[in-house]
Amino acid sequence: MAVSAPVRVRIAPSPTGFAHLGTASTALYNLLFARQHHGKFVLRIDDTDLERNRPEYEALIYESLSWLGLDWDEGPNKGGDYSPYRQSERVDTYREQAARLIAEGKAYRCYCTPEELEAERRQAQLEKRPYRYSRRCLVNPPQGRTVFAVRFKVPGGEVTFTDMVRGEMKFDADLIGDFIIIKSDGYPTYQFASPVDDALMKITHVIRGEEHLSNTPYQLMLVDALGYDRPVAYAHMPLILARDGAKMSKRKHPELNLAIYREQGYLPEALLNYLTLLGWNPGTSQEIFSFDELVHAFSFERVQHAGARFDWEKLNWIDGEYIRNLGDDELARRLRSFVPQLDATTIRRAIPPLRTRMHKLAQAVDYLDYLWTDPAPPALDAETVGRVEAAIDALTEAQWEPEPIEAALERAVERSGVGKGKFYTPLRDILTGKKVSLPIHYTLDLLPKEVAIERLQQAIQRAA
RNA sequence: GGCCCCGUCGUCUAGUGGCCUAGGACGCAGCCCUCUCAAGGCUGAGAUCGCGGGUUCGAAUCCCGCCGGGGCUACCA
Repeated sequence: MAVSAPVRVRIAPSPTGFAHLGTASTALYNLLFARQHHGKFVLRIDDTDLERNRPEYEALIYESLSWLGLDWDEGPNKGGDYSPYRQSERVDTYREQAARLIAEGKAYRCYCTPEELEAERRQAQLEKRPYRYSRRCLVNPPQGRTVFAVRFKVPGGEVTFTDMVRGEMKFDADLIGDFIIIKSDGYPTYQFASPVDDALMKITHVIRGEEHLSNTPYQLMLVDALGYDRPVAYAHMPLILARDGAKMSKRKHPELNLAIYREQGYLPEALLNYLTLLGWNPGTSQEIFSFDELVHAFSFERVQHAGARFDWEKLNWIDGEYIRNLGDDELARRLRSFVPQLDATTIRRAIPPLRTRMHKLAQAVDYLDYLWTDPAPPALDAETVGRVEAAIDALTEAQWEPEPIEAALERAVERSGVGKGKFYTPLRDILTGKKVSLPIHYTLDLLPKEVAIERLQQAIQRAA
């Protein structure tokens, strides 16, 4: 029996903007597959676009993936047997490979200017014929020019490959024109660098977004021309669409930016859970999965073929489920950075009533900010003043814990002759300045006793 | 324009010829619980399976055409 090569997968994000959702999603599927097969997950930085690359964007990629717990085994900042992992540091390799192709007559220098190419394209459009590069520089290159790009001489024919989600794929390469593999600035195009690195880094399975499906024949022809082994298989994952079904854009769709999930207090494991469900389903009714469960359950056969729309509501529900399932200490720990004004004990005491009321951690602020800001005292009528006084009396005697506070308040409510609603609403208003709060006894308990009573008394004085 | 992928409740989806009077989840509505808001429990509305033709005793499921959406077609990745 043939021993198959160890599984090696990779993601290759470009540091040309904030880290985005698609990168997280692709990384997740790659990691799942790698763990499933006890393989390696490689992070390669695709920084061949000199114009748009920024080191800070690269840092953002590391940060976001780390936050999500999508850890890579090899990468620019981690090293590995196939270093370097930054394409900008591998340009010599690409140039050598391109030179080899030229020497073998499989690629050629192209001296056409962008304007000339644009003219060719327009002409083709005018004649309503599909555009393919004219091969002018192959047949009859212009003389006396020095600036050139390198074009791959597309052999044409039929290109077939296996896609783990879509099955056997077939493309007609006669429709593909000679494309550029080395830009005139000496840097490789994505179409070239990607398959070269995949081959050199011994990547066995290429798992990426569906936008790359049509790119696959380009890259396969290159792999063949270079004499490398093809990857065992590809998997093209459905795209994550915006709510309106369109492709997400940076301007219109904040959910594209991974940073906002951290800022708003979504749990990374919940986001991953949601992302997995977006385009895949286990075939059972299970919806909440630990990462290990995902590793066991995931399969490309059950991946959806159509793009899926991003839905905040479902994410919120899943995140709420995760929050509700967190232990007290763990929730308190994660809450800390969202309510830096509060000490650990207060946060800990707020957990029981707070837990079921959040679908993301940042919402803790809405419930707790009355603890560090004094609300404006509301206007009270005479009747209400009487009830607030009764509340103060009851509270002064009470032991400062939620249960005794509740009991004392309930006795006062009974004596007042009105319902809890009528009795508690003004208290809530005075204490928090809001219509919505944690249950009144918790609202009181979280405040130091003197402060709580002080706020109530001041409200009465203000009314007098 | 050409090539490729896709099309089931608002959304994510189950479904591979009869078990489908199309199931689940989120969301939505109502009720219960209840000091507010959640959480939780119960109930409900919601898809003639993009459209039109076939094939078949029988189609969401197979075939053809059309329409719609998306991707690629860059010296972006």
